[in-house]
Amino acid sequence: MSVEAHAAERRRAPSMADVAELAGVSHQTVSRVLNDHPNVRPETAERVRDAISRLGYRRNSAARALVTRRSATIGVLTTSSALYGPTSTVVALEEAARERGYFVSLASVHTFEAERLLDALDHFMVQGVDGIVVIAPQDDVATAVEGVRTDLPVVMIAALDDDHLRPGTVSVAVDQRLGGRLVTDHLLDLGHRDVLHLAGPADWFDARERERGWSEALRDRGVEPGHVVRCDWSAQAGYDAGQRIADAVRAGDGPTAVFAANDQLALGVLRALWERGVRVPDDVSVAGFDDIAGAAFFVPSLTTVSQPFAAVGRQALTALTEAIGGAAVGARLIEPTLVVRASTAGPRA
Amino acid sequence: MSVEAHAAERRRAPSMADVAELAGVSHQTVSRVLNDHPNVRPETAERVRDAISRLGYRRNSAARALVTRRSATIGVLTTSSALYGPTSTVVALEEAARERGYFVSLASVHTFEAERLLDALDHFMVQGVDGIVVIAPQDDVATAVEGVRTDLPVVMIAALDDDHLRPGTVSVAVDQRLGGRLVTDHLLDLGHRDVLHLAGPADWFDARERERGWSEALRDRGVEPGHVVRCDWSAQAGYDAGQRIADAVRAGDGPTAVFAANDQLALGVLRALWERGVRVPDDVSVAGFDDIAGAAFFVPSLTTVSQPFAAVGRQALTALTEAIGGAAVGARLIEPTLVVRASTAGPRA
DNA sequence: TGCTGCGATGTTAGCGCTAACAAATGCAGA
DNA sequence: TCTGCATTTGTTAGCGCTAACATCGCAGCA
Repeated sequence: MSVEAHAAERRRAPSMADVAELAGVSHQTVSRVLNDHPNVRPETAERVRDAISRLGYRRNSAARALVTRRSATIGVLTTSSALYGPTSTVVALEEAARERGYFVSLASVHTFEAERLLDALDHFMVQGVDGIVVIAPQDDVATAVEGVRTDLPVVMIAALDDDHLRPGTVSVAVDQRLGGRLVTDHLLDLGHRDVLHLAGPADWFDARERERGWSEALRDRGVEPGHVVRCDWSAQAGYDAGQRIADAVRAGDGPTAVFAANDQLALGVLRALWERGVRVPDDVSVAGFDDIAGAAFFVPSLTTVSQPFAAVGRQALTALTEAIGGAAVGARLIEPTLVVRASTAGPRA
Repeated sequence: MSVEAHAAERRRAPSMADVAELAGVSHQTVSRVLNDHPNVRPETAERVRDAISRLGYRRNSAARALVTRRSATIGVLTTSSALYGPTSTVVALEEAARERGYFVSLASVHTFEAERLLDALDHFMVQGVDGIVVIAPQDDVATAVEGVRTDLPVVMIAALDDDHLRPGTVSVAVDQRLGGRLVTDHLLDLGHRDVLHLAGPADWFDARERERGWSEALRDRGVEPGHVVRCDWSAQAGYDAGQRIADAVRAGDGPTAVFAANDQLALGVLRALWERGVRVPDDVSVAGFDDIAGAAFFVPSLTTVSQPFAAVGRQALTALTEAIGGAAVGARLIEPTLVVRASTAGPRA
């Protein structure tokens, strides 16, 4: 054997046949040991396992995928922003997936144009993923995903509202509406009646659900919700709205409490109020949503809603594996919790 | 053909042979078209492409990986926290990878025990990734990764210092030391001489480099750096340190400026100073590092350092593809930029 | 003793693709 | 006309694995 051939031989990862030879069995027996087939004599299995560790053998997953038609990989589609929710969800999904022996393939999209989305999904299909989890916070994502003809099981992480909850769609989400209610009930309990809502973008499920939670909670107490201030998710938008709120409060006709649809908005509001000398929570209460890192150290520390992302990840994976297995699954909602801090208090007498 | 067989036939994804049959060529010609081989008659290629789109054919990547021994997948190993830097890096990597036709497989670890890390790397090896990018902010990660015997190319995203910059290690990072210098020079330019540094954990590369940038900048101006206050990355730690700083400042022997190793720490400091009535930047200047979302809306808005994550992602992918191709590559450093806001000003006369 | 049944193991085929080689075709130049 | 060579296309052989079937040995029983 030439030196090159020998080097090539050494470089080559050991195959099942190599293991079989060393263990003195057939490659099929090695396969059986690896797949926990029942009918293998314990001492044979032992010999095989020994050979495996001696050779440092690793099963070739491409070959396995080729013949089993399953890749043990799930695709996770997310937004390319560093937004708190999606990011935390990705991490949670990865953990849940690995626990169950799945690999996670990631794809992200900047913009939610249908085309980019299709690219990403196509990417997954080419890769041969067994299922897809879409972190789909917006209408057009959900619509585009629903519109893609695919035999693959898809789980959407989205607080789908009735319009989008078509049969066949599997969704997992934090109960954003409940979160909105928790905040609003908290403010109502404190005695507020004029609770302004800074809503997120209207095409985001979470934004709509939080808003709905807010309005339902108010109506349940006989308070007619006012109009909402529509924002994007940025602190800048919160700041802009906060300036107007500050002016109104100082003019004596502002709300006594503000429920911002996320913590960034709340941060902007706090900043604007501070700039104009409106005190929180003395003059106006402010609450947020997400409980991002640092929210406890805002000035004042922020009352907000904490979301159980780990649970979302696990539930999504459960739903997906069930779907892969062919079982029918419906929507799952997971409850968030209210975190009361110093930015909310009773209205001035 | 039975109904079942027919159904099975229909469910079965079209293969290269199906395309070949429809186009009236051999499967090899289809392969050639797909792989852009030069010697295919344009009209033949046209016919093949037509058949491909008619059938909705997608190449089976498991079969391809099996025969080419390349999976077109890279593994990205990261921490499971929602820390700003790692998160942003993952997204940037994914984009850079997709641009180049790579899939990204994600694995995350909670703790940096060598064992967990090996699990994750093993996960990648079993999957047959072509290369690995490790977001390795800590010594033990880097050490553990270096210790793993693998033929796979590995790129570390870490500001490796001399101890870890062994030959063979490919690293890509934001120049954290430069970032530290930028902040410190900025404070020195404003007239500060007593700049306290709240350092990150000592086993984090970024923390050490930021600290070194700080001390070097001071020494370059003939100022002997004082001791640093060692913290973790949390706002809580910044708050704790901030209380002591506030007391010192009020007692008249505090620093005139504080350089916090990240924005969370800075947030905690701002909060503590505010609580104790120490004004920023009037009584003391505060600067952070990261430029996280909302930093511009802290009270006061935070002077900090912004990191070019997209560039990191691209550079890392370039380094990795070069390494996969067998080319030697060294360390690459990318320059961050200073963002001056309202939390820094000249010291009181 | 010979047969049956079953657990343990081996043998064979083929998943869908690419690499290597083989064959056919076309065209220039002698 | 034929040779020689480049271009285009086809054929064959695996990649490493699992599923399906084949085989073997041995206990249990008539």
